[in-house]
Amino acid sequence: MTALPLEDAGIAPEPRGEATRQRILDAAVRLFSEHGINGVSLRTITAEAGANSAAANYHFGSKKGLLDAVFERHASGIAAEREALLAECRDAPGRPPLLEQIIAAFLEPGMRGAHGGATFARLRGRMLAESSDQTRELYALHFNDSSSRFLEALGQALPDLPAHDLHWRFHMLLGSMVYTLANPGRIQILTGQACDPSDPDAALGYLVPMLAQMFRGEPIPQSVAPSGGVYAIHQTNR
Amino acid sequence: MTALPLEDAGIAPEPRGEATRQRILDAAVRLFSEHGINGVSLRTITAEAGANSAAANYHFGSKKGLLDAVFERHASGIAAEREALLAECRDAPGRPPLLEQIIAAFLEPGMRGAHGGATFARLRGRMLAESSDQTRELYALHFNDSSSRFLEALGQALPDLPAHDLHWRFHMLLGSMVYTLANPGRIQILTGQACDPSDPDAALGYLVPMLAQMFRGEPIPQSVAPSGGVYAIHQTNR
DNA sequence: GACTCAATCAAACGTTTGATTGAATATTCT
DNA sequence: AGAATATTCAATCAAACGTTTGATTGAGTC
Repeated sequence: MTALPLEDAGIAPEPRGEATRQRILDAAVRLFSEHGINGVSLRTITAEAGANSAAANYHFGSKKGLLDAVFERHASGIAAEREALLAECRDAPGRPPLLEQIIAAFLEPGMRGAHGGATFARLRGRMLAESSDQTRELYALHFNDSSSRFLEALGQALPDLPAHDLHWRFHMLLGSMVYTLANPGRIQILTGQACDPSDPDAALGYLVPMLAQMFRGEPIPQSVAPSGGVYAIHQTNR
Repeated sequence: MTALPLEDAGIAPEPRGEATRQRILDAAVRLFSEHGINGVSLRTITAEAGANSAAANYHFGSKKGLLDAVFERHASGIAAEREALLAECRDAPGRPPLLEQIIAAFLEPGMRGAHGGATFARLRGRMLAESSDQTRELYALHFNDSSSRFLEALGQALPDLPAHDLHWRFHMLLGSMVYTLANPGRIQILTGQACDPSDPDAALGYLVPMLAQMFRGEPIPQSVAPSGGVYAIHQTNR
């Protein structure tokens, strides 16, 4: 993606209120990600943005509208870049595409610098955990299509894996990603700053190969599932 | 109001106010887990518990105190059962203990019926994502010790795995668990109800063997980590 | 019967919330 | 220039928030 500076024709001379609009969006994504959506008020956001307290309602209609705009602003770019990278995977010379490439194509756009970076990443993690009606709708609207396409691509790369199994492994991929994004802190506490999930490069360097290993693992026998704790020693008095 | 059926049938060891205290705790864990901590008011909780609006403050001092009590109520039991199961793993005849047993000992107490069940599980997931000061403190207070001991046990079961690598895999274990607990819904949307993370037996049946496979994977070469996206075909220009 | 005391209650506290208003100001178009 | 429009502003709204209050209850103690 190259940002070509072409505005000579005067097509989009940028409306006046666009500046404060952007400042509000910037403040909102940062404060939302730090304190949660219910944890921060419009007054705090507009104050942080150096705008009047009515500005948020003027530009976005409501607090819900502000969150919609914040999400739309970055999520669309992430989804688009994901799809582009997946397409490159498919057209790559090496066929079939490496599992690592598919996984990286899914993870990188949301974890590296562009598209809101670590700030928006943490907000996404927070929203997935909060799981209100609005957040679910936003996720479905912006990410369902690309996620489904990746699920399909992973299935083609692993034709011997049953659908159930594939879905659960994708579930673990999502969990690892979200936890990494949402929670810069817990693993450092346990390990004494040993590994740092808030560093996108380090996180991707481990997540991608580990998840690839996990996907390549042999199918899980279905019979393991039933109740009673097969692996647990307790409860089954031998 | 009609006369209450006064059934003073001998043994009634609990104080008078204990009943409403428990009802408030029950309502709190449920509503907190459904709407988030900032998403529900003390008035809603006390109303749901059939108590006066001042009852929560009377019994727990503040909203923060109520969350402390809710967390303490179930978390201590989970941590204790985890430790007990881990001890059983160590004393088991088969040495060294199976990787699956250790992982199951960590996951089961928090996912199966006791200790608040799915309700408290979702609340824990929410709190990990929200990551306020209070939630971090509660997690550290109740879970740091047991988590560290499991990290140690996993390290002994996998002596060839570098510490960094082990920490990252444990990070993925936590992420998969939290995501499973906190998010009953996302994977069903993508897969059309195919797999159901809210069913503890099904979840454990897949999570335990998959995570064991992941832990057994060969160490990740360190050189993969540095910036630039080795697997991605498309370089993100900064 | 007088007293204690944990528990409950209705009511109100002061503050903050998201949202709205109408006048003032800045910018664009004619 | 002036009319039209877009934006900012201080002020205000009703509602909801967490918390506190003073009075009241009812079972136990002396």
